Amino acid sequence: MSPEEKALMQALARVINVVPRALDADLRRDQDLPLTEYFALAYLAETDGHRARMNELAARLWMTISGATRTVIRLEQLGFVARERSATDGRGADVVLTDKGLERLRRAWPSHLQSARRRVLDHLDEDEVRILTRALGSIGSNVDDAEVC
Amino acid sequence: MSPEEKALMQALARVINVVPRALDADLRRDQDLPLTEYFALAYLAETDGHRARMNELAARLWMTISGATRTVIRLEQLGFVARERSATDGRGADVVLTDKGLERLRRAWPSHLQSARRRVLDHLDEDEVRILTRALGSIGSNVDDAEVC
DNA sequence: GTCGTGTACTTGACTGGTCAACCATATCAG
DNA sequence: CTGATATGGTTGACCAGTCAAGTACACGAC
Repeated sequence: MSPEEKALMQALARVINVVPRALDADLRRDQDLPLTEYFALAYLAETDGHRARMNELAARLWMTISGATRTVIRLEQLGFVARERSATDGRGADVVLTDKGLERLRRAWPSHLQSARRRVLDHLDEDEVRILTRALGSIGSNVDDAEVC
Repeated sequence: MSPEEKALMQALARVINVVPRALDADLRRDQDLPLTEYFALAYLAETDGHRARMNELAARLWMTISGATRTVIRLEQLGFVARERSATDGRGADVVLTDKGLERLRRAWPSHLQSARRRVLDHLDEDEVRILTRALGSIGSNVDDAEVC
């Protein structure tokens, strides 16, 4: 492995370790909300009817279905989501964002946005954003799907 | 947040979730060695005298000292490292790579190298490596140190 | 010297996830 | 229709880490 490649792997390792912790720590400190739960709420808020199946949610969170179950249980206990039996498939469950959950997300959103700027986006110019997106996208895509999840 | 920025954050999130799992899964499958333990051995192999203090090792693994303690205990049970009381500071412990540990690392190394190529480096050309290294480096550096660790 | 404070590490309790076994329902072959 | 198999989700057992309290030693003030 060339020195350049080694430097890249180290920089990548640092980002992989440091960025998610920083984003999570920011959000917990400012909003008392773990990043995983924030992402779950954020995903539901984007969907039609503010509702999703467990497997979609799990995929979106890069988690196993059982991990998603645990997360949803926590959110349910907080009153931020409700679970309903799927109307179209009796085995499945729909997770539905409650008003309280939406409210919670609205309150947390500016804080996460600021955190993302400070921790990531502010360090990059426009060209870098473009190139990084492409490069990270191609790394991410050739790894994913059935092999990892 | 602009669409470009949002796309970047998503690409980054994917890489952050997917790359370390893929590298870990590869190494466990091929070598039956968790990535964390591999990194610990690899770091020790680079040091003078194949020896480091717990706090150095913890920092290198982006872990708390207590996390490092657990890792070292596992490696010790496998016979890959030994712990000695530090000669210069009676509170501290030196972690020393054993011959068996070095051997284990040598056997695992080609496998990890191949995995890193396949999962990351192969997807990037020379320019991208350069730009990514710089960009990830600046993201990583402005986040680190005392605030997260 | 010894006392107080600081530092290096370990340990018990906990957290947030995984994996594998399981239950309930769906779907398909006959 | 019925039985066999596949799928969606939950659950118990576990795992790899964190955090906070504790232990042992170091070091500076006196």
